[in-house]
Amino acid sequence: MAYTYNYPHPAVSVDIVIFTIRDDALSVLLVERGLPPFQGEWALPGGFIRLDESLKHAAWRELKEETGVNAAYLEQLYTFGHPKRDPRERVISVAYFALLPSDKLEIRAASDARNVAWFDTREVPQLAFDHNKILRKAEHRLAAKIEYSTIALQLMPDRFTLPHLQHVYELIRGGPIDKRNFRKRIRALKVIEPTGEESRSGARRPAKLYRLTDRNRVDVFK
Amino acid sequence: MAYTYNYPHPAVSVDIVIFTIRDDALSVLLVERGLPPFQGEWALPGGFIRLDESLKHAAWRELKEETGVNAAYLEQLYTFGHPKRDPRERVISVAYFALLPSDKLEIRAASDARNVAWFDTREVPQLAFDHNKILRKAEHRLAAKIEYSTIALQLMPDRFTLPHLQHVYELIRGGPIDKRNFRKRIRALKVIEPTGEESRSGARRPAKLYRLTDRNRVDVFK
DNA sequence: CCAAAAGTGTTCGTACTACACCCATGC
DNA sequence: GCATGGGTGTAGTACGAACACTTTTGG
Repeated sequence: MAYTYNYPHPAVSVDIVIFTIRDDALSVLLVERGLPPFQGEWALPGGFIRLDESLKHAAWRELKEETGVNAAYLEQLYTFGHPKRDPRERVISVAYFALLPSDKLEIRAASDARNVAWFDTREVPQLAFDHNKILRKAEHRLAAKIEYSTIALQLMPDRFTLPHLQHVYELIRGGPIDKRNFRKRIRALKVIEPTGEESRSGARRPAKLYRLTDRNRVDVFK
Repeated sequence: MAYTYNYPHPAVSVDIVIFTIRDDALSVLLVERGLPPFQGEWALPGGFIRLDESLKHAAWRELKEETGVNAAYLEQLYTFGHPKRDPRERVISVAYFALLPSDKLEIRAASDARNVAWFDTREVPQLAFDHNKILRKAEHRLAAKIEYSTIALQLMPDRFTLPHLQHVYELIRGGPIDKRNFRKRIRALKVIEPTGEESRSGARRPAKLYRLTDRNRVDVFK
């Protein structure tokens, strides 16, 4: 089947940077390409949009295809359109970034034969297309937004401890945070509440467990 | 001439929200549509991308076509892709926003027979497509960014006074600012310098003139 | 009782807010 | 000399940064 237009059209794809916290590292989901171009190289999950779906819908679809997850934080990142970014034809990529809670990610990738894997963001190899550039932009956006929003809480499992949350902040910011200042700041946000339970793990004092007061709420301040 | 693809492609356009300060108002450049759809209605300047140019290049091209200007602040705003936003076919619009210094805008629109006009942002009529939505997003971006960057200086002419600059800030924020606090803050940015001249205009004390230390520099803080 | 991590307050400096009067000009 | 807008400093407050010890647990 062929589609014909009076003037040239680019292809439009959606690529997603899916972050989660895994094994003590901020991680991103990558897929190994099974076909040229860049066959055998790792790339961000993505695909071409359908003409009857919104961009966000396309992003959700890709997210679900790769992870099985249908609840996550999702926001448009940037649109990449360098004429030569895809060697086949002109492809404009609308990039999204998603945050997945770390307890929702075992469900991943019954999809197909391709390799799908989480990579520590500090150990990402060279990627297909301009995907390293997209990933860099997503990391910057995340690092910036963690400073003036409650976005980082979208990476947390249903119940978590404050030391765990602090660790997530430290991973994203790339540096240590003072414990007392951190706890003061988080408490002032009034977006988490104690569950009354404790996390008992090994030879040390148990930490109190918290949950989000509203799982889907993301506040932006300033 | 026809262009044929194996799977359907959307059209991709670039629309620009061009802001300037004019007649005591934050203003946006609009063009009257000469052809359907939305014939006779006002719209943001824009057009379809060429397959051999980058998105930013397309934005520059549109900017120059409408204003004759080739130096301005230009940044990607957001990509709008609702399937029904254009009644003709699927059109995905990559929106940019631009800031034009108020002394560079007499050069505008020798372009063609269409009407082109600056509108006070508070008096914008109903626009074609989803352009009111795009405009709203651009206004929000500008209002947000003025708080944590030196972006507003991109709207200033080569030489300007501090009361003038304050007025621009007040227009964008939509509220009054304390004069002494404002001046203190601007001075702390260290991005303007006195020219030594004065602006002599009418029956009052002349104001000192300033210029940007670096016309093209935009700082983002925090 | 020891190791290891959880938990908890106060002080200091900085940045933002509020606020009122004199100055230079044209008419 | 008066009307109009230009120009200047200080005091109070709120927010983020630095910083050390006690508590609880398992082994």
